[in-house]
Formats: sequence, C-alpha cells, structure tokens
Amino acid sequence: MADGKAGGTKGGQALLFLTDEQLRKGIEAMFFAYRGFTADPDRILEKYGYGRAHHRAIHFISRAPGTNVNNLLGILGVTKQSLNRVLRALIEDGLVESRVGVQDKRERHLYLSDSGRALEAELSEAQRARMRVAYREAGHEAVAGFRRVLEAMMDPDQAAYFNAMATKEDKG
Amino acid sequence: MADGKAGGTKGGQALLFLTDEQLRKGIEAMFFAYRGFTADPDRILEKYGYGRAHHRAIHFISRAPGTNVNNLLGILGVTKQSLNRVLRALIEDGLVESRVGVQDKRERHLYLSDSGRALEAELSEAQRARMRVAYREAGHEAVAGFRRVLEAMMDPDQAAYFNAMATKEDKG
DNA sequence: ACTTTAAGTCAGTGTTGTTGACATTCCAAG
DNA sequence: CTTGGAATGTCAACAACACTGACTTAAAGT
Repeated sequence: MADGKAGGTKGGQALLFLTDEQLRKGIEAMFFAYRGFTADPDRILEKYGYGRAHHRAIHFISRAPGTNVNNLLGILGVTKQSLNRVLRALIEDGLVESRVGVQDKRERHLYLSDSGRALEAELSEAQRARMRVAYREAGHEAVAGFRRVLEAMMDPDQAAYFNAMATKEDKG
Repeated sequence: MADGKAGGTKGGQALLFLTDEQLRKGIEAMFFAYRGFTADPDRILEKYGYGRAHHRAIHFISRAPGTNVNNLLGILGVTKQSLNRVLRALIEDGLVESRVGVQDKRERHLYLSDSGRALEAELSEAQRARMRVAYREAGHEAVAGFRRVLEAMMDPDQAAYFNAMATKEDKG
C-alpha cells in the first residue's frame, strides 16, 4: 500500500489520508494561484514591452549581481540562445550591464543599471504586495506549511539552487 | 507604513513580521515549485506531441464533463482562437468528443473519449504522485497552510471558479 | 425580421522556446 | 610556442502557442 510509514512523524501528522480528490484540488490550487502570482508583474511588463522571461532574468541578476550567463542558465532552465535574446534586449535598453570577466575573459558578468534596478523594484514590489496579503490572510503557520510543501515539490537540483540562495538572512 | 493592522487575527497569528527577504523567498519558491509541478506532465505530453495547453483542456474537461466551450474559456483564461487550436487537435485525434447541445444547439458539449480518459489518467497520476510525496514530506498541517496561502494568492474570480469546483467531497 | 449569442475560422503578430553554426577565449599536451 | 579541444557566449532560422481583429455560420431571443 506504500503508505506504511507516513513520513518520520515530524510535525504532528498521524497518517495523512490523501484522496485523489484532495490531491487534485491541490493541483488546481497551484494552477490558479500561479496565474494570480504572475498577473501583476505581467501587467507592468506589458508597459515596457517585456515578457516573463525578462522578469526572470532581471530578478535573478538582481539577486546575484555579477553572475555570469552560464550560472543564470542553470537557474532559469532554458537554453543559452533563448536567454541571450532576452539579455540582449535588456542590455540594449540599458537595464543590464554586461562586463567582460577579469580572470576569464570568456565570461560576461551581469549587473543591473539604475534603470534596471528601478524596474526590478517595481516588479518585485507588486509581487511582494500580493504575497504579503496572502501571507497575512493565511496566517503564520500557513506560511511555514506553504514553504515546506513548495520545497518538497521542487526537483532536487532546483531545490539545491533554491537553498543555495537562502544563505543570507532567511535560513529559518 | 501600511502595516498598522495585521489582519483580523483570524487564526492564531499574532502580528506577522514579514521582511522583504522572506517574501522574496516565497516568490522564488513559487517559481521553482511550479517548474517541478509541471515537469512530469510535460515529459508525458512530449511523447504525444502535445503541450501544456492540451493538458489544461483535458484536465478541466475531465473535471467537468459536458462543459461547453465558453465555460472552458472562462476557466482557462485564454482566447477562443487559442483554445480552438488545441481543441481541434484533441478532437481530430479522438481524445475529446464534441456533441451538439440538446437544449441549445449552438453549444458544443465536451467529453473525454476512452483514449482521452487514458491520457488524462496518465498525466493526472504523474502529477498526483509528486503532490502526494510533497504532502507526505511536509506533513498534515503544512498541507492545510499550503492550500490556504494559494487560495489567498488567487484573483477573486479565479478563486470563485476554484471554490465552485470544490463542492463535491472536498469542502473541508 | 432583427439582434444577440455560441462557436469556429482566417490572417497577422509577438514572445519564448528550440537546434545549428560560429567566434572568442582559455588551457593543457605536444 | 603552437595547436587542438573545451568552455563561454553570439547570431540566424524555425516551431509552438499565445494574442488581436475581422469574419462566417447557426441558433436563440425578442
């Protein structure tokens, strides 16, 4: 029956009876929530003629300034050619700076310019606002559970990236 | 400061201090988790030459057999032209049946065929399997919190759809 | 009869992903 | 030092899928 041991009895969960209906409900919740999650940034990006791909690039460059293209490829999980188109647009528009590496001149290190930081702030604030409201509505314990389930849903290597970026102040 | 009143003290949450870093972490968790969430179905769909759009159509037709096109448009949030392309392929391949309405002959009611149900089962089981593992790892209370945050993150009309479809056995 | 609604179609466009070919740089073996 | 392979990034062409806009067909509703 594959449910012999329902986890290590970590929290207070006894068995966890999960009907297909409950699981399906979780699947649909992810679908609808993700749409809400991207709705606000999408509206902002449209004003500037950008798409979600640009947002992702901006987000992770902001998160790890000076990162190189290869690194970003690993995080974003797209092909280098696909990322390049996005990056080229952002560089041409002056939102991102690409500096040739000092030690290894093959590498390009990526930074946000002032205007890049401005857009990042606008996007980020919209998304954080929604997240903040959702967190407040759901409550403190719900937030912890939310994070725990999401992390368990990631592929292992994605989870590794996720946790690698945690080592700042979060960590708890 | 905008944080004067931290919600209506609904559950047991006292204040909820949310740093930007914590919110950002939640944003990234959504990003990585959603990728994991879609990874398994994507692999299956590729075998049949379908994409995520086909999956979504199949899912909601399975969920509400006999639904009409307009209804599906509302749920999926895409244009009629976009859905039509997908639907046409599924009908031609014999996965979906389109029956003219009895009361209103303008409407087309959509049903999965046997082979449609088979693919739905394959996709659904892959996704449920991941969800099941994540739920087990995270624990019972985490699941409740997960669901609560996701629901609070939806746009109101999306949440309405979501809850309208809940009225079967879930409801708790 | 006239208007509205449901569904489907045709044409054009844009974003985002893909593969393939290519340039540059580094590094290590000869 | 030179040469060849590996790594990094760029350019070009193509496919999938979403969007807008204009239109057709059929069936209701008034």
